[in-house]
Amino acid sequence: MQKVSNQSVAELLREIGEYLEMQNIPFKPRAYQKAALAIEGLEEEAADIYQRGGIKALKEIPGVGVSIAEKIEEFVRTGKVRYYEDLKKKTPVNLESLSRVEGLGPKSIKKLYQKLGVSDLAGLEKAAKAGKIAKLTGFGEKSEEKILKGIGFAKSSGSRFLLGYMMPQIRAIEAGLARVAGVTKAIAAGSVRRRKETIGDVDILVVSAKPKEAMDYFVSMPDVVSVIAHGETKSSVKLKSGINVDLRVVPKESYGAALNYFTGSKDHNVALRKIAVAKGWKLNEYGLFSLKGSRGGGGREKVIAGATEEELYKAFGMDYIEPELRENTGELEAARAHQLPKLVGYGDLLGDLQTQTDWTDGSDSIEGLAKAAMARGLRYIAITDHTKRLAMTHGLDAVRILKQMAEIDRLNKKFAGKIVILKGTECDILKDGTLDLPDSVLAKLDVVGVSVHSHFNLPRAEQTERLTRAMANPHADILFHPTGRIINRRPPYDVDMEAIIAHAKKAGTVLEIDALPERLDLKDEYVRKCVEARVPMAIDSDAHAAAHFSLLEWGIAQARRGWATKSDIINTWPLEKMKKFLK
DNA sequence: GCCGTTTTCGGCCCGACTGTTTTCAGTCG
Repeated sequence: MQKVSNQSVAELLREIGEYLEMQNIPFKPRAYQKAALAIEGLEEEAADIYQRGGIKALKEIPGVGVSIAEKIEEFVRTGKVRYYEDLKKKTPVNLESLSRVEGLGPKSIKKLYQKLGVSDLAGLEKAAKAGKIAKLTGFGEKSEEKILKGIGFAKSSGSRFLLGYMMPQIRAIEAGLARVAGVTKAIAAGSVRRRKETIGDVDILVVSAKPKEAMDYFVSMPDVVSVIAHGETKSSVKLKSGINVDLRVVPKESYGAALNYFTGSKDHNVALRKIAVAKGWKLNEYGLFSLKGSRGGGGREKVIAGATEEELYKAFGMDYIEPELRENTGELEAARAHQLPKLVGYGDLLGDLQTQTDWTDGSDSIEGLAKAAMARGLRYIAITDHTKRLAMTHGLDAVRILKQMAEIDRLNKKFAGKIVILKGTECDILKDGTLDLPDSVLAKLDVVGVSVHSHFNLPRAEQTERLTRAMANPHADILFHPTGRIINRRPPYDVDMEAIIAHAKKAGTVLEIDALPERLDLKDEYVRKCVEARVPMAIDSDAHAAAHFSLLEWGIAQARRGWATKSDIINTWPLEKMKKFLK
């Protein structure tokens, strides 16, 4: 039995949903999409849940009922789902790649297949370049142009994986290796350790007294689909998810140097090596060496450091540099001057200021979210459901949000002393920069988040003006996912972020770091600009289910990559201080 | 296909925008 990852289960359900949409079947597509979203956010592997408790346990997942649970069962047991295969036979196309093209939905994909035989990106590009698409009824010059543009974007961004969603698999590999006899250390280095938002591959280092056993375990892991290399110190495999993973066994005395070398970034390493050379030293993956006396092949190299990263940086007269900072953007100089920031820690959040419940498009109740937040050690959360403009989510209008506020009052009494639930909103910013709820309602809320979900294509000046107008609302506390990008799927809307940051400072509006792995919005470079401009930020999970609080980790990682400290992040502050700061 | 303060059947998925049309289909959030 091959173990299936949550990502592959989610992808399967999502594709089933899209196939059903091709056939104009109502409601079901949405049910499959919701289930896919829930599976993606799980901490535990769905395959493990099934092994542990069968269909019954799978049904506990919100959005998963008998029918979907049975399909997951079939997928886990056989690696295939009959229902899906039958759907795919009718329209045998590469849905995953085609639907990454912006503006292409299931209906268009079906039409392009039936009329032009398009089944993948290459075929789509050929048809578009030949001008065949524009001639189809329902399409035209502009759609063809848009498709070509979309192909370009899908191509340029499709090959990297989202860290937050890959990490459970990576950690499972680390844990598996750590259990192999002789292994004393197992850690993923590279962009994974630097917590980049996307990763191209995974580099894992192992210290072991029995390297062969670690290698043998590694190449026979259940997710491995092909073994690219299988040697004594290095092996390389491709996993079912499509990602390549390398494993290197390094000697104990070189562990620090190897970890440093394979963590990178390349720019950081090059700069560090240059400093070493200037001192008459040599730095490589085996250690930091003094070359004095060895010139001309005479004397021996003397080891200066190598077993730990701490001693390595210390040898350079530097403070330890956190992996998230290693991009050669000033961290080496700061480390030497002992002026590195004390980064916000992975356990520092006291609250979460963006969560959605089953009042709109979330899958858990307010109470369910509050309990999950408590279990995570959070002291406060804001409930920020969508507003009516986002009709698809059944967004709240003034009447329903007042009802919700009463419900929150009731729950706050129930949970007194344990957690505080703040009344909030993710209020839509309309085209002209006004908000989707009246000021009289906004005034009653503790946390007013505002965000853009429409008109992504406004010209830069107009979009910037729209956002600044929204932020200037006397009740607007936080600008949620400020640039609107979806990694690998949609570029940010065209907006002058320098101006937005400057305006945030002036208007006293907080900018959000949305922790969803596909958003991570603000990105690191803007986080750093906020830190420099002293514009406070909030790290929010954007949770749509109780399990999503675990995603906060990726928002914290992003903040750290942007050099943020606790004082930069308002939801590391105690509740009273945080509330006082909001408008 | 899921779910339950409208509760085991029947409601949910609405509205704006775009590009194609001249009244509408498809996409997106």
